[in-house]
Amino acid sequence: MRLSRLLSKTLREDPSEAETASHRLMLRAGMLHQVAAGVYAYLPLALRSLAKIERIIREEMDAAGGQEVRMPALHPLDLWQATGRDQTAAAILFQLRDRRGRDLLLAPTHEEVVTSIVKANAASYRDLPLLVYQIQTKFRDEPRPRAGLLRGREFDMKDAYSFDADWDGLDRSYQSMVEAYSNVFRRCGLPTMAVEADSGAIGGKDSHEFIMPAESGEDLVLHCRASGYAANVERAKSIPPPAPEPDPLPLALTDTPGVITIPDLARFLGIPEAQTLKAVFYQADGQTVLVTIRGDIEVNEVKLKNHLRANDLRLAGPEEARAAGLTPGSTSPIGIEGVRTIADESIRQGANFAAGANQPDKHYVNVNYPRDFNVDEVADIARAQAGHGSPDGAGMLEEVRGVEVGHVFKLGEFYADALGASFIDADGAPRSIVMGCYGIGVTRLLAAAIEQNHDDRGIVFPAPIAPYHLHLVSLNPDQEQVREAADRLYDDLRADGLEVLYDDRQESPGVKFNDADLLGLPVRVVVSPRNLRDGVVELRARRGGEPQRVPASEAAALARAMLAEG
RNA sequence: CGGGGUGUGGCGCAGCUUGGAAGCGCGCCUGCAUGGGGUGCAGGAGGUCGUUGGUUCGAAUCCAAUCACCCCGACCA
Repeated sequence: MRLSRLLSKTLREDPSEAETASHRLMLRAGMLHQVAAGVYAYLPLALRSLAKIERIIREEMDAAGGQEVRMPALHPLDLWQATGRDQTAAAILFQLRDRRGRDLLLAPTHEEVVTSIVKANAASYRDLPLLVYQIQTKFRDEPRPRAGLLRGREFDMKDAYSFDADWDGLDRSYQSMVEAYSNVFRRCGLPTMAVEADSGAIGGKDSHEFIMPAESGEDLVLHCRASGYAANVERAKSIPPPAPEPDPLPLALTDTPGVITIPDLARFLGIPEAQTLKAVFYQADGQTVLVTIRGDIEVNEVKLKNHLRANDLRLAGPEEARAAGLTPGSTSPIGIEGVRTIADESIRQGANFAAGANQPDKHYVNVNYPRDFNVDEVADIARAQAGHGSPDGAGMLEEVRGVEVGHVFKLGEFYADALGASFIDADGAPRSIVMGCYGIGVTRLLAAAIEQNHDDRGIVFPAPIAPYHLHLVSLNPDQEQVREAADRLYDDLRADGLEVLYDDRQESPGVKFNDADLLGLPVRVVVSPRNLRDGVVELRARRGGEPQRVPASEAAALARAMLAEG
């Protein structure tokens, strides 16, 4: 492609609406055109990268036995009513109505449709297992689209669905997809980590996310180098540092004027925060819940929500707490009745804690569980954090930020049951199909790749997903011998099967070099009067390193060697 | 949904407080020079100032409503 003919132009200045690196660079490089909030046109350079990502995905899905289909984006609402997701997913559904008044939606995902397809085609255990996938546009009315392609309202996803006769089969399908995903990300040149993930309300038993480390990522992962344990913070277990364990002393009430926060309390009493207990109140589906946890640990609201099996969980306000008979600033479960009480497992260890006295300006000291109070339930509801021990005891946890580029789940029988997708087993009895689902955010992956691979000059594409292999630059193209040599090299490189973006514009060297750095193709090839005089062309890797000067006839071979290095 | 911010040529912005002929930089077009890291000089084209309504002799500027976009939070299979 000749740059002089390319649809898009580069921008010298950062667009004001973009803050995230990938968003900013994709706009500057002319890969994207924003049409509405979270809605983008993919311009030629972006589309070429996406096509390469999709190709790798297809090859790995096919290798894993997948069969590609294409399902509609437009769904009748009643299909979603069958699973109740018209309600549970209502917040993100784009809904519309046709001319006859029939309710439709733009699909955010395809479990219902794919299950109905399999229901119509798989009647016997002989038809299973099946792995069906598609690459298709999804629509989600996100509360807040952001960061360009990282969180859009219309985006491309590869979604795959496995259908097995039993849970052992699902385990095999799931494992096969985990391996396929690892292959996809490795082949794209994009290191990711598979981490344990929260599986959500209907998620079944196992779930993993594939996280690409990047500063701008929305996800937080707890990772142990020693054991390899890795989990999303929503799910991560941990061993907090132990609290002091002195001999138990008698419970005592003490004045703590003006002391409300845990840091204040610890300072006032001269004890570590790990020797305090804090109380947090939540509204769970309208019910007030009192949560007790060690003072130096935060509540993990996802764990709490799962434990409570609550649909809606939020912090209760001071008024709601008082209405339930609690004393904000000095609450504890000691002597509390009539409120559901949950405690984190951290209260089991340690002794002589300080805790609220349920009256203003007073706290208890030397609180010991279960001697001095009891709770309805004790569960793991702690937020793991850096510095905690790995749950396998192998070492310390670190926190890693990243972008979720893939997610796999064992769904189980939920959709099959809701939609009546059963099969006849070898004994002639009807059984529910056991299902898994597996997603890769294709457009998000492109953005994440740029988040992970850029410098202050621009994008640094991994070779496998770069829009073109080579960025051919001619300097002083108004000199006939330069133009002719560059044209010839352009033809020769392409004839050799290389993908070349040819900057044939009448621009100054600085402009051309800066654009080459911005676009970030893996190898830059320079044809200039100076090089011609020496009978060479110059190749340089975008990732860095010294330029290499070789005769034009050797350029293709050298380029291939450089591309192979990434 | 709560909080904050921004809408002025293709892009980035000033002008608005205190109403009185729409500006700057980049990009774009023409010409000349230049030619290894956003080159220089000269000339030129391009704007319903988001929209609607109001105040006023007069509105980019003041008032109201509304729409859009961005950021933080909530939310997020």
